[in-house]
Amino acid sequence: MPRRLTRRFFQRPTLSVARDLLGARLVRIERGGSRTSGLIVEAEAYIGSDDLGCHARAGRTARNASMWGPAGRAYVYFTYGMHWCLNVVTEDEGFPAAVLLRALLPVEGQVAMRRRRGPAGNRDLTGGPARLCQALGIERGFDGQDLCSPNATLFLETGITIPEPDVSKGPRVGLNKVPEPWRSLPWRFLIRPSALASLRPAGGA
DNA sequence: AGCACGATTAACT
DNA sequence: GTTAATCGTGCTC
Repeated sequence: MPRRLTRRFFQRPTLSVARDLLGARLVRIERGGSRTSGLIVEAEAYIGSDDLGCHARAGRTARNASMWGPAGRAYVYFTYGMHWCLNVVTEDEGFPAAVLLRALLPVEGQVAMRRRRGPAGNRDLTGGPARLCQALGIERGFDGQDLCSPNATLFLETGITIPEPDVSKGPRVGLNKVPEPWRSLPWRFLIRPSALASLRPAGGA
């Protein structure tokens, strides 16, 4: 039986949270109660204002304020004039850190995902931080929401356990203008493609 | 008030 | 491989 991930899960070192989120399930419950969900297969850690790849590098602003909040909240930001991306806030309140969810394996609600993704969804439904947000209908209203609240409509559940050999790590994506060492730190976590290929989600579609 | 840019994506050569 | 799309945000004037 799946369990909700608790605030205690998120209030830990961000690298541990990012790694442990692999295989967990992101769930959105819509009005009417239908579920849309997917297993997390890729995530990245952004840790503190010293991390020059992190939005918190320039200090607290209206946009990134959620990163300073308590663990287990959503940090949803808008970028490139059209895309939304979802993070889960980590560590202690007052320290800006979060995990960016970069890709899901669809499990439930694929019809709703396709409807929201449109024609391009046939190529890739939930692979990419903005694609997964579009598929689940996540945008500005979710910023700051508590994902650990009992009545949350967006939350995380236990899914499958990914053994260490099936976890691959590498530099975070899209930080081309970020100086070293932050640009190359291995703070991106993914389920190895070979392991992913054998995953047929047991959770029903 | 104006401006450069972005933790991206889709479409194209 | 390249590049346009598109606009909120944070910074400068």
